[in-house]
Amino acid sequence: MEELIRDLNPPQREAVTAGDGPVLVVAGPGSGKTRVITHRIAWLLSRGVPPWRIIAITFTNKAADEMRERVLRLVPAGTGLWVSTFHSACVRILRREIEALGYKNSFTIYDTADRDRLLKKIMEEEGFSPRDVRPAALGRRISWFKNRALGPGEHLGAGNEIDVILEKVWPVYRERMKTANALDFDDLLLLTLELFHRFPSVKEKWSGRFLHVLVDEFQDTNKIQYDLAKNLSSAHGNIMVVGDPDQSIYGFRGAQVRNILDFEKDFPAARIVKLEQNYRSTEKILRAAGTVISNNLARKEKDLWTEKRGGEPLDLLMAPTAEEEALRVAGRVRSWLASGVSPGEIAVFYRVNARSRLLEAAFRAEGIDYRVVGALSFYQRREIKDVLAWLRLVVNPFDEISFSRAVSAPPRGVGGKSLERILARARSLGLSPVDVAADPAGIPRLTSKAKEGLAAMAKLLGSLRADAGRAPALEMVRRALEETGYLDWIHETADPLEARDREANLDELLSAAAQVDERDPEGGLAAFLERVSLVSDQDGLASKGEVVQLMTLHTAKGLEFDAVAIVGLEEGTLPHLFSIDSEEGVEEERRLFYVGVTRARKHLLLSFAESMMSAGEWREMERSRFLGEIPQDVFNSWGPEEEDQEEDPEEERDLLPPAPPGEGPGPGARVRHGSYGEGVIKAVRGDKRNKRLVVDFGEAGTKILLLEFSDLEFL
DNA sequence: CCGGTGCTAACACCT
DNA sequence: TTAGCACCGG
Repeated sequence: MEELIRDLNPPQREAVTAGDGPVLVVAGPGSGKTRVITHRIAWLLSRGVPPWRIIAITFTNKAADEMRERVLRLVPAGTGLWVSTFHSACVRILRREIEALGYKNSFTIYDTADRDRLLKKIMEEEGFSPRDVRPAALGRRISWFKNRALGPGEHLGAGNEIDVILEKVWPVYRERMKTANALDFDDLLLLTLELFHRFPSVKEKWSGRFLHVLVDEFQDTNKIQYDLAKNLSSAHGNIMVVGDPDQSIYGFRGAQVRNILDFEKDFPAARIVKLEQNYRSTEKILRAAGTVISNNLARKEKDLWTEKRGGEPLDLLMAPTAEEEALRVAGRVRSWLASGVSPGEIAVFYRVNARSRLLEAAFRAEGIDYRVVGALSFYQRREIKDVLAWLRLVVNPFDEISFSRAVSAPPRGVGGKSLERILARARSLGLSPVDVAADPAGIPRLTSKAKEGLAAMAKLLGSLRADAGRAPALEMVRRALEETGYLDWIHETADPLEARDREANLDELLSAAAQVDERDPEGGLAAFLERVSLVSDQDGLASKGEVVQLMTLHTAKGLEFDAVAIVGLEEGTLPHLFSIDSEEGVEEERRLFYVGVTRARKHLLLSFAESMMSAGEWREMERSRFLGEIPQDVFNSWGPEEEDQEEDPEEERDLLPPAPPGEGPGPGARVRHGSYGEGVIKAVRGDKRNKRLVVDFGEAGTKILLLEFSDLEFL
């Protein structure tokens, strides 16, 4: 027991060895908060608390896995611990309890894309055009309300077009989700909470089971999650929450820093421990972070300090365009590598996913191996979603969205119209779409090909279902691939290159299944689908060795690297345009920047571009206000001021299209294009770098070309 | 009904 | 640049 606390500083030790009752740990970046949680769990175990009576909530599955490992290293007898995200914990509870709420425990988890597909269908049925309001916008709005514990009818939809549509669509969405025996991400939390509220005995059962509740990243919990944590600890009040108000970056998901204040109110007896010594970053990095964050008015003062004096100066980089910025950053990464920083210890952060494309191109050009963490996930790919649809149907034949997908992957002569008739019939008979497909005779106006196809589909699903309980996940995925004819279909339709690409992805899916089998031999298909539904951006697939990592600032939360580059420090990017007009919004952006900066141990590079291409237009950018908030003496040079004057006119001229003589190529001028041949300019639109030419190329048609990239020869 | 083609609009952050 | 959609021919 002694060695558990030997290497801890006094406040860490206080938190780890705290007695029963509520504890709030306010932990600055790099102050050893993960250490505190793992040692706390180990401490509890060593004092005889059975592992299955401890639940620790983390932000991602990856963090959960790591935490479990670290605890087991300290106390090997820790099997049975619950370490998971809120979402995973809720799924585990719901699998056992959800029947009380009228769902079947074989429920499917819908991701955002599934949700939006269903919403689109409902909108069409209700006579709304998915063009006026995008289904995804509705979906986000529903999620927005749910994350704030508001239901249909409870929202204040005065005049807002989305909310008017929502009024009609949301109730139907609820019904349909229930019919499909499906839950969206928000439902996982909400229904668990509903369960606790409506069935006190269930709540007592679970809160009685867990003697200790620990919540990491508490500053990013929303009201629902806070209520869940409170409910889970209601029997004994042994709850420890760990967080840092300055790192709260999920306001858009309903996260409220207020939870930290409420915690002190809800638990007046709470012990409060502050961790202020930073073990991660150099003094320069820490000072930059500290002065930036001190510009937030809505915060509690906190003094982070470190014993690491000095450190390397921060690096500031300015580039005329975002492309150029990416290239220069890649170049800087190359010199980090050359100076001995290992690739896995280097990361590049950006505010918006779109920025990763430029970086990827630059890294490829530089020949540096990299990995994009998160972003358009593997599981969003078409072939993956198709196969998963089959597998989800095996477990839950009521899942309409998966049925709609599987029925035409591969196609079997059933299109939109027939599909609607099948689903309608299923709903009216209270059967699953798969049941209806098994007996296609009852469905009007089907071709014989469609009937055969449907019967075969139902038969195959039945046979897969018979094995689903006992076969390993790997075998189920392989059977789905082969017996549905999916693999063959890919090779018949797609061009060979694309087919190979897709098959490679499917191979990865097979390895993912094998991995689940290995971790959880009893779990089978159900465990696989669950894991797949709840992967987070940080989780990724099997990590591809030691390479440079690219990710958003949000994904960077909780990670640390020797060398960090943060790109896109422009007004409108960071802080983002959508946040710029409210003080609250800007403060959250500032925290996001703070999170990014504090990920770095030794080297920090900050960069921005003076212009970028977005939505097909060049936009001039200004450097982010946050840069101006950093004390100048932490930089190796505060160059941009002078550079602005010397370099700018030069660079600007290089980038602008050559000034045309006189009024330049105007309407009527003849031009030649590499592939379209000769043509005549019909009109000129836009100005400066956004100047576009409308050119009639005769047989090749009329094209609109951005002058800068048009490569035209003027005749 | 299926699948390819060409047009249009848009483009946070995440479980 | 791309994703998603309407449209059209087989």
